[in-house]
Amino acid sequence: VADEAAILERLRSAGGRVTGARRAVVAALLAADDHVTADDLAATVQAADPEIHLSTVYRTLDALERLGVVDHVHLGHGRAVYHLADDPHQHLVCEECGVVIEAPHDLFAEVAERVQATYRFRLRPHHFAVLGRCEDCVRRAAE
Amino acid sequence: VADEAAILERLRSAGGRVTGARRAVVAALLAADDHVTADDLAATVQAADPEIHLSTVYRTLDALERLGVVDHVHLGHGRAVYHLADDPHQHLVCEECGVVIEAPHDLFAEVAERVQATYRFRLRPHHFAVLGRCEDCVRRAAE
DNA sequence: ATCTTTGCAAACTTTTTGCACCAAT
DNA sequence: ATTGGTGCAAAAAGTTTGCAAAGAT
Repeated sequence: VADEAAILERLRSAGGRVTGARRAVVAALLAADDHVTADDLAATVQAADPEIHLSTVYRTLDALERLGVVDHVHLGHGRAVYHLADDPHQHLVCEECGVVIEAPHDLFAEVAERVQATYRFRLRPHHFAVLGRCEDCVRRAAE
Repeated sequence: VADEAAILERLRSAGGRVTGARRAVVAALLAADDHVTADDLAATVQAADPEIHLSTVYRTLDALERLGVVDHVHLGHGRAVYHLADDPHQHLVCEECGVVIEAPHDLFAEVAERVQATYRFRLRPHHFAVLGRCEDCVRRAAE
């Protein structure tokens, strides 16, 4: 799904309209590395067209999310980041410095099974980042 | 630490003052079962004294947290819950219906070790709840 | 022509903060 | 007398929404 034309077509065939704003958001999303906030995307699209409003970015992301094209993950207090849905992965976020480490999506497969068996609860750890401390911050705190 | 007088004494010996508002918040905290929001606590204390302001509840919880008496956990979008620090545990929260399941604090010990070895990242999963779906909601979705 | 999307401003939710007044030690 | 706490109202931060105008099909 990592192709602008295909994504736009998908919007269209779901009864949606393909507008300049949506084109710009999709392009920005494909160009960006992972972990972009709605604000980041707005800044990118506004560099070309300052008329495009932040709320339009949110609404476009919302539409793309309903189509299964993107996912969003909450990294901690407040800020959420968006990424293409075709590459599921985990996010480890340092509570101290905010650095984001990507890990394979099956990192929690083992615990997930255990939790399923014990608590009859299906873990879906990808929608919220897993918090902790990176090595640097652990070391800094130890001094 | 699960004793009102002891907690108040701890506030005092840290140079703090013991006020009516603080007494009320501590009492409400001890009386409540787990998973109370600041709002819940405010409602409880305001039943006795409507003058006590929500911001005072927040500031009191903040003071207690700095003393290590309480912890707060983010259950999902926005809402945080407070509980006494002497009983650390994990929270499994259903994204669908919001139900909260408590699990032992060492539930993630195994993954934590693996993550530490592989990513040099120290997991601290207790400050944010782990999200997923409870059995009922999984079943309901499957229909 | 129709139905969707847009810009804007305003609402929203939860928590924090500046300030002048008040109270515990 | 100090220092710290309080009520209030207002500010945050991030996201959503109501509306009338503009646009895609």
